[in-house]
Amino acid sequence: MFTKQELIEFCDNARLNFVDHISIDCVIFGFHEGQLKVLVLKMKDEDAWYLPGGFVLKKEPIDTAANRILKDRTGLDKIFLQQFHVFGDPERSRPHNEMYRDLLPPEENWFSHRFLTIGYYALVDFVHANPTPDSHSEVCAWRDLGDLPKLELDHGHILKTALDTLRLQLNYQPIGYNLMPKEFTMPELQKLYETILDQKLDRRNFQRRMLGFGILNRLDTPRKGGAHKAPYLYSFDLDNYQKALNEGLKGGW
Amino acid sequence: MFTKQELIEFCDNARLNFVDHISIDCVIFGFHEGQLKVLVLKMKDEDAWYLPGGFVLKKEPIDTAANRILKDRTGLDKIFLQQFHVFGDPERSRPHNEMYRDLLPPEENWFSHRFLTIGYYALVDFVHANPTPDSHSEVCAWRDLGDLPKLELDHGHILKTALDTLRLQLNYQPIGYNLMPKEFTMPELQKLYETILDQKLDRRNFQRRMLGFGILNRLDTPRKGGAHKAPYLYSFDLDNYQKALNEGLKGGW
DNA sequence: ACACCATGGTGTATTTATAACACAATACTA
DNA sequence: TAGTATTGTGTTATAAATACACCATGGTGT
Repeated sequence: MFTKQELIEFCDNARLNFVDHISIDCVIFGFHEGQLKVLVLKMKDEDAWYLPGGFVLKKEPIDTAANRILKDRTGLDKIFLQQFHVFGDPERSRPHNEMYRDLLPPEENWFSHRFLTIGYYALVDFVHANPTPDSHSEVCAWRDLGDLPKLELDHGHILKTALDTLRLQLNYQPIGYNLMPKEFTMPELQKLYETILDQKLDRRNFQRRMLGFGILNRLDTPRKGGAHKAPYLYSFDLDNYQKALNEGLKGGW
Repeated sequence: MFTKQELIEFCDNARLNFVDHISIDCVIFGFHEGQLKVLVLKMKDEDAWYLPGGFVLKKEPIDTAANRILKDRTGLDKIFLQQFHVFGDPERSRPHNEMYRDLLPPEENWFSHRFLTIGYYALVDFVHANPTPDSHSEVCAWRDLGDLPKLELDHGHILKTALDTLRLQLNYQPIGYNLMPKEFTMPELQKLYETILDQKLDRRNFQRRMLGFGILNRLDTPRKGGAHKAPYLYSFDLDNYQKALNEGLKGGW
């Protein structure tokens, strides 16, 4: 919560630097120990959880703004990041709009403005991400998809829409490059797909299909150390991966 | 072009009623005589063509705003209309931003503001649409996709993105209900698909596949009058069509 | 009246993709 | 050294997509 003085400073700063009425919210997916994770923030002194978000600088392209937010929250750059929907219900942020209504008149009160938010989703490398709270938050943390806190505003809806979009994209886009470590085994990659789709897949058919896309390189050295048979390691063939991103994986008609 | 007085009135009105920094542009597709058409507007006294667009009222959901714009330009309501992308480059509307810079200071000049535009695309019934110019325009007309005027700003890019999206959607969504007349023949429907995809399709495979979706009803009376063999008429089965819209047509995995 | 032709309806092999299932190889454990 | 969980590599059955051939109809030109 802001004091009046803090609120005034925040609003002055926001009015000066940001495009009014527009915000960005990011659904940042990571993958670790067989679990799909999402980055969420907890407000200071409140039991209120949010998706990472922010505003667009006056001369900043929106994709750049989304990247900036992603980098601020994770330290990561040059990541798969994709706009997926604009949420523009006038009531979507009513609790925020009314939050400080007694402290400042609506004109000067950034919070009382209507905001449309552009939803972006990102797929990032869990291990290299360094979750960092923003100035309003005291916690920035990964949470399992199945163990999410209730999210404020329409952020639950935004998350669900992102997940639906991700599942759809899976059908005609390669994913995984940003979610997996550089080298990984086929079963590990399969686990990612199973987790995103929330569905078991057949080992052998998965492998055949995946290799059929031609975006994987099998490495010479199998993974050692673990119990059981040593699995082969794979890495993504970046050229073909990029090509598949642009051209799609199969497509009907 | 506005006179100074007109500009002031326009800006006062806009500031009062619309959400600043947000616009909507619609790519309205129609289909007639085997041609995919797009609705475009020509500015008064200028050889400048645009997509139909507008702004969002302060308390209006964005989908409602898009529908309002669609209705104003075509008279049609309850139409397939879908948000597909936000265009948020700060330079995207520079020519507009600079247009009236000598008449009004930037603060008061709506045109000098940066606008992000939300792209919507619609599929409408060509025959029942009644193209109607807005107050800045003198022409509102259908143009063949292959015979488009050069569009101002980034509207060419918006159109292309809409078309790409439409082609992609074709793979997992039924289309045609809003683009075809109530009753149509299979070859006519095929022509629609061929036009959108810009690609010949096999008659027999198209028919099998289409019927396989279970969204068509074959009517009892074949079309008469034309030369050659009388083709059957079909109509969409609205229940199944709606279901297919919600659930998708096939989907991988 | 008749062959002709453009168009529409229907059917059938061929190929390809998806799905279902079985067995051998490995590396640790007991 | 047998047991077990895991990985690798098939093979077969089914369904879908593709390619192609033939007949039917209603007009045209002679």
